[in-house]
Amino acid sequence: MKRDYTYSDFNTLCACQALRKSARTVTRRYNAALKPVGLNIGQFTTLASLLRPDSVPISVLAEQLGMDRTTLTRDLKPLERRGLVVSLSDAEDARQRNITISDRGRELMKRAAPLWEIAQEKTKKNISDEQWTDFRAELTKLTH
Amino acid sequence: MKRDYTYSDFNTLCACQALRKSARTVTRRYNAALKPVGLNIGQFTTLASLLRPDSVPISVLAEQLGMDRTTLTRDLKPLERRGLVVSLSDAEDARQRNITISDRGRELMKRAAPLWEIAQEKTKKNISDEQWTDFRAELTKLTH
DNA sequence: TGAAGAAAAGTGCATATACACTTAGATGAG
DNA sequence: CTCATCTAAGTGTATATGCACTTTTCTTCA
Repeated sequence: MKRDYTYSDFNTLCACQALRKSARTVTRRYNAALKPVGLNIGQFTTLASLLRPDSVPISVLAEQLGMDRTTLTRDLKPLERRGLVVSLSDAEDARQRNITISDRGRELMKRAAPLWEIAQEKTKKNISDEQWTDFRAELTKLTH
Repeated sequence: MKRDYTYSDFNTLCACQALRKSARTVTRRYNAALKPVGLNIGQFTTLASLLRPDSVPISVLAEQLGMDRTTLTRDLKPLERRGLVVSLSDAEDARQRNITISDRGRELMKRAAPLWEIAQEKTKKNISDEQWTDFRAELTKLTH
């Protein structure tokens, strides 16, 4: 490599690029941590959001996860294939598909949780609870 | 919809999920803004980082953009196809591929910049410069 | 100088992301 | 009751993401 390519940084300027870059970096860390259970952080998050008493329609889940409904539909495929979630048509409205985490999914989450915790601690170790709260507030402002 | 599905929020707890969710939301906004020029924010960012005097090897560019090299290799494909960037083997090291933005790419960026600015302003409108600086600092801490 | 090792980049594979459009089912106005 | 409309979800298409592995080229050292 012949010279130093450091270039005046659009990374710092563009809010979107800053967020995306950080998200990618942090995602790699969580994915690596979760590797032993064969989950990535997206799948872990989806399963985590299903740890609730009732089943949830796809649209509602997508809304809560802040992703496009059609993305979630496809993200559910690998989880269904592995029997970690179950989807059933709603008895009263045949258009609606309700998603539930399976027993197998719950079991896997028990093994996954401590792995997640390691990545989470590594991520938040340089930041105080107060800073984290502030950070979350700014994040909300940026997305609204 | 039969009840209120608000569920105690892993979204708030998991740093990775918080980042990813925000990144997705903000990405959709920038993508919508850039639609008239047929770029998405990832492509816009790549082109922006090429607005420099010299060409750049793929690895260096990937490092600067904070993405996997193999991801960048593939992200360059649509840009090359449209003639917005050019890649040439390095004269001194045949392994190396140097990327340059084309004149056409520069032209397109001139049209894209004001569109980017709209999304950027919308994103940062609720946040002060000082808050943004703080936010950037926290972001760095989270990724390190 | 020739072979071992390093380094740059590409490929195979699996998954993620979302817009535009389609399909199937529910619902409400006349 | 029926048809127009709405709504929940799936599909087509294109791009993004990155790990594991491969290929090509360069470098180093014995």
